[in-house]
Amino acid sequence: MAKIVVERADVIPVLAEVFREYGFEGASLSTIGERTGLGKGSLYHFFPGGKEEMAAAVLHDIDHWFETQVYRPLRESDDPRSAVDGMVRAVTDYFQSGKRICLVGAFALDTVRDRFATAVSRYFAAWRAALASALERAGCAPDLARSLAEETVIAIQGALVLARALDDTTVFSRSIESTRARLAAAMDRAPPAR
Amino acid sequence: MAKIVVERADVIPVLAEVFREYGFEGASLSTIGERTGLGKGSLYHFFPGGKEEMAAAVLHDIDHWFETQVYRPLRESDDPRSAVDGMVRAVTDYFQSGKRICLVGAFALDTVRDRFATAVSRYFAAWRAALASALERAGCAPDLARSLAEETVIAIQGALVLARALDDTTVFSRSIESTRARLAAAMDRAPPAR
DNA sequence: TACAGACTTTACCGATCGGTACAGACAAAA
DNA sequence: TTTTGTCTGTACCGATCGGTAAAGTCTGTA
Repeated sequence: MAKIVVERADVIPVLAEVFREYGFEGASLSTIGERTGLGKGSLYHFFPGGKEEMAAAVLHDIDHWFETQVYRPLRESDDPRSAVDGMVRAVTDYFQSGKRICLVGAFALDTVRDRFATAVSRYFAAWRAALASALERAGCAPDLARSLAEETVIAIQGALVLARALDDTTVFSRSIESTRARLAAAMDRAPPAR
Repeated sequence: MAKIVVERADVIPVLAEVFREYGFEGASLSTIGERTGLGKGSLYHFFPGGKEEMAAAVLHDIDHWFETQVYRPLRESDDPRSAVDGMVRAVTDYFQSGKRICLVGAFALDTVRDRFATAVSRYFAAWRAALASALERAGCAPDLARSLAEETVIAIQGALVLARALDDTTVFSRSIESTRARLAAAMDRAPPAR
């Protein structure tokens, strides 16, 4: 096994940024080559399936990040209230208060949704389910927990769209804060014990 | 003046659908040609500026539709409460309960946002302002009206993303209904007279 | 009937697309 | 030193991209 200077894993975050900037179709192999510093030979060595495999790897990477940093804490934390707070912090940080796009959301509105339908669907379904789980464990009724979770994910995605459309990060900040307050209030209203 | 069988105006809705389906970059001239039934020559006769002019025309058309069907009633109706209801109905119908994408929102998440920045920004800013105006005339305090309006636009855009990601129109229906209820409740709570 | 202008058809352009093939560079193992 | 397998640079492929040019068709007007 040769010592590898640039690993496949190192390339994925760069690919993610390129896809975020240009979209799937818009991210040409030459652009990808420039940004990663890798020629076509190397790229096809790491990703024999071409762009499709690159995008799949990026989606898997994103899914993994959210799973460990957001979903799992929401589902398993002993303190669901602080897990919700943690989600708000993680998401604000991840999306850089709206400067950064949600690649999965962008894919959902694009033609490529069909090609990556399961990954896209899985991402949002897992998010919604994990948040609902935390809210329920914090004392919310199951129905309320479900609808609050769905509306929260909707608000985050919508805020990303609007923040970018208006080129105004304060839109995202306001939205995430009012969402946070709304979740906190719902948990305050809920029976304290589990 | 020659009798025109196919007018420029007839082409624009078709262009809108093509852009919605394939995105700006993804909508090739050959696809556009097939769907409109027009050859390149005709397309460039109607839109000398090429794809860019086509997209601009589509955006202008969308803007005009929302201006007359949504924004103006919200701003000028004598009965702001029913104007808000009208908006909910118009939007649900326009987006076909989430089956149809918001082209402007999709553009906002795409590279083309830079090219059509003013049109994209204008669309959302006008929507937010018109809704805030209606809410304020319905008795809401200016600050509340503004934040409610912003959160409503965010919810609609987010619901479109999520509905398409999960391929589930009930997501949109639930979201628009809870948004409608929220707006109605806020106006109920407000002082009745203007 | 003849002309004019609106519209279409067709051929073509250079550029770039995603992808392939393959020879060579390089380092670890023998 | 030789071998082996990983990684890379480069040349190349056919297809398609957006866009241009110009000849040809149609139609209303005079």
